[in-house]
Amino acid sequence: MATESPAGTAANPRERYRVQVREEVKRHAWEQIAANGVTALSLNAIAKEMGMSGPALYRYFAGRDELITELVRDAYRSLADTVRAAHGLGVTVVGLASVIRGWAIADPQRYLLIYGTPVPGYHAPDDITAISNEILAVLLEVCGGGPQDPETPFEAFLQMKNGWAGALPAPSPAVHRALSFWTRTQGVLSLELAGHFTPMGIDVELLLAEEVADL
Amino acid sequence: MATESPAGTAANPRERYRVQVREEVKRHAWEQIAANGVTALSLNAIAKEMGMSGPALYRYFAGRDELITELVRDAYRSLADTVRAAHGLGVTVVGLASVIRGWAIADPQRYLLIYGTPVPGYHAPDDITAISNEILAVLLEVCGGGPQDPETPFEAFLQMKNGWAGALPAPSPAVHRALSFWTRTQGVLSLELAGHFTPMGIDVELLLAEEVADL
DNA sequence: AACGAATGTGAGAGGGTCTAACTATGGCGA
DNA sequence: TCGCCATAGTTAGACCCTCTCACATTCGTT
Repeated sequence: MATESPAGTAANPRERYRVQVREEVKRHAWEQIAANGVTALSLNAIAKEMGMSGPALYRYFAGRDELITELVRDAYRSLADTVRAAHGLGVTVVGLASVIRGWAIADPQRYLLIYGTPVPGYHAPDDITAISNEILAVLLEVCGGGPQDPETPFEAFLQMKNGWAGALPAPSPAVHRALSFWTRTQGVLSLELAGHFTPMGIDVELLLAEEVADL
Repeated sequence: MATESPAGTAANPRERYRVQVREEVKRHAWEQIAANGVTALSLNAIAKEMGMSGPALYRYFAGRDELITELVRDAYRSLADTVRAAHGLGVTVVGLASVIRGWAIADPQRYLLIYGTPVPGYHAPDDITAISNEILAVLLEVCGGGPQDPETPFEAFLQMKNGWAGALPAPSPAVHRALSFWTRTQGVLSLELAGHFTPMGIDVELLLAEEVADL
């Protein structure tokens, strides 16, 4: 534990090797997760796959939890980038929902690592919640426009608590639409990825599209 | 492994003791799950809490997975009963959503055991999917009434695949409403229970009510 | 060339699942 | 009432896991 490089890439060949190994560890970790879920993630197994013996990995990650936190961070980062890119291309709400679904389906366990069952005590570090807010901000932009004043009890509630901690800086109807977009997308995806639609053979893309179309 | 009692309670005092122990194991299991999530569930720890040593529990459950399956079954059963009871009291969609939310909040990990992150390979036994369908059936009744003919592309899709395996026996608009109800409720709840709303301090009850109000 | 930090090692503590062989207990039929 | 034997419980142990510690090695830097 020494010269943590300040920001970008490091000059130190030591440090360079370090990030390379960390990256390879994460690759193996994602493979394990994709195959068998987070619970099956094993530092030991990764070490053996990489040809080193057990405790060596603890030079690179303080423990299993830190590795997982890192993976969560990367997953959020990936989703935020995906969402932002789609927004940059001027996509509609329906299009955005489809993009998010595509991202989720590409690696269900990656999605579930973020939005699946959380460990009761766990609190994500601040920089991760920041990425989450970044995603919400894009949603707010996509759902922007429309009326300024609250039109439903929930929007009145949002208006009322405006200025409080955690309040989103946007007109309450837009916030409402963004939240609805988010919850509806999550609802469809979490059920689809958990396989609850499989026996009914539903066209999930179509269902999702209609769920968010009128937002 | 002998006289599996045919249906109801058993006369065998042996068998009676057996179900009593199984029940106590499950109580401890739920406590552990509520406290630390499924991953922390440990047969060993339960055995020690019950004053017996490790492998004794394997007389009662073939393994950790069978215990979990049993817990999943009980959770589904509990939710199905709750939903059916609410329906029996003639509740509206908004009321039903509230009841489901109450059930989920009462024990978040119980909800997440059903609708949270699934293990990739896992397939629930048939009797469990049957309970799931039971819940869906109540939803279909609550969402019944209204038009008979499809009014959207998704409803046309549902109509088209009517008669196929897994098709719900109801007019497509009702099926659509039931599915929307289900996905929207899931969306709000999965985000709430994962703590994604906490930093914003949202009135989730109100949000959920408005999400399902127009179904 | 040699110092010293970073890296990798094996041993081992402590936890988990689960199997196998052995002992003790208590319900049931004779 | 007595004894059989299925059932319940035990310990030992194989094999995972996470993670710590003391030690050996490597390699960039001075």
